[in-house]
Amino acid sequence: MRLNIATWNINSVRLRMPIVAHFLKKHRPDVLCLQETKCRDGEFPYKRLKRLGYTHIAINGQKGYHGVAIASRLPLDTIGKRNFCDKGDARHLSVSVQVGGRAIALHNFYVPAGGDEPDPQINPKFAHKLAFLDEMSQWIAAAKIADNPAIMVGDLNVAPLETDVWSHKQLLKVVSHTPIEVEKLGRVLNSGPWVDAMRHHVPHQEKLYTWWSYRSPDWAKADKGRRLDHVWVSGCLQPGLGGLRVLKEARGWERPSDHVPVMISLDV
DNA sequence: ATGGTTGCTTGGCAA
Repeated sequence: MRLNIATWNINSVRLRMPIVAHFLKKHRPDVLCLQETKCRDGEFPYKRLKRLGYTHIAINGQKGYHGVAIASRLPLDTIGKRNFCDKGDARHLSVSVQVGGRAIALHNFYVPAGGDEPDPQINPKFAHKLAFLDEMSQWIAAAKIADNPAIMVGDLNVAPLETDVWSHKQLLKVVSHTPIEVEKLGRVLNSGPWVDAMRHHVPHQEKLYTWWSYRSPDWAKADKGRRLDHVWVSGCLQPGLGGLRVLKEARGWERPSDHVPVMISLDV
């Protein structure tokens, strides 16, 4: 059985429901993980998603900020919503997906962006980001999450490789690509036998982006992107890794998110 | 060095 999973930072799910529907009709992933839904659970567009065939829905919403959700054509059971850093932010949601008589854990994350100043002493948002990444690695290791069939996706807000940004040198002091963040994300990757599924398909020498700023008048021409969105699978799922698609064209859709969908397929 | 855009809301903050 082949499982297709998509992850997309949607930057307001209500505003962007037309392009979410377009994406689902065209690509039909089995499961769609969303970040930055920016609405309360009661305001989430359940009905539209159910009509599109995504009848199994799990949400961790919040008014105006953050918010993660998982919409699926396959049965889901919610596992949890971890309250990272005791902040009460809706930044994590985990479910168990029933596929081919097997249960696979799926974790959906929205890591704090971290503000502009890459100094935790003077920027509390950056300190929060670093603490969040530390808690991720400690918790994932302690709970041995990657020792069982597991997938983690989301906007991790860190571009770890030199080829994950348009200019390694020019972004060394820009939040998302600073050495401390890259090191801490590396520790999360080492919190278990994880495989970076996107880089499993695309050589490290090759540029790969999932986000282009709104502040660029011609994002496609400038192409100053970053790979902020990630898909990792536990080692036991690696043999099943199939295709990868980063839907760059979605950045050019009407009223786009600044992130594009990332899709992977997996034989389970 | 700075400003550039967008969303949630209607005054700034967050990204």
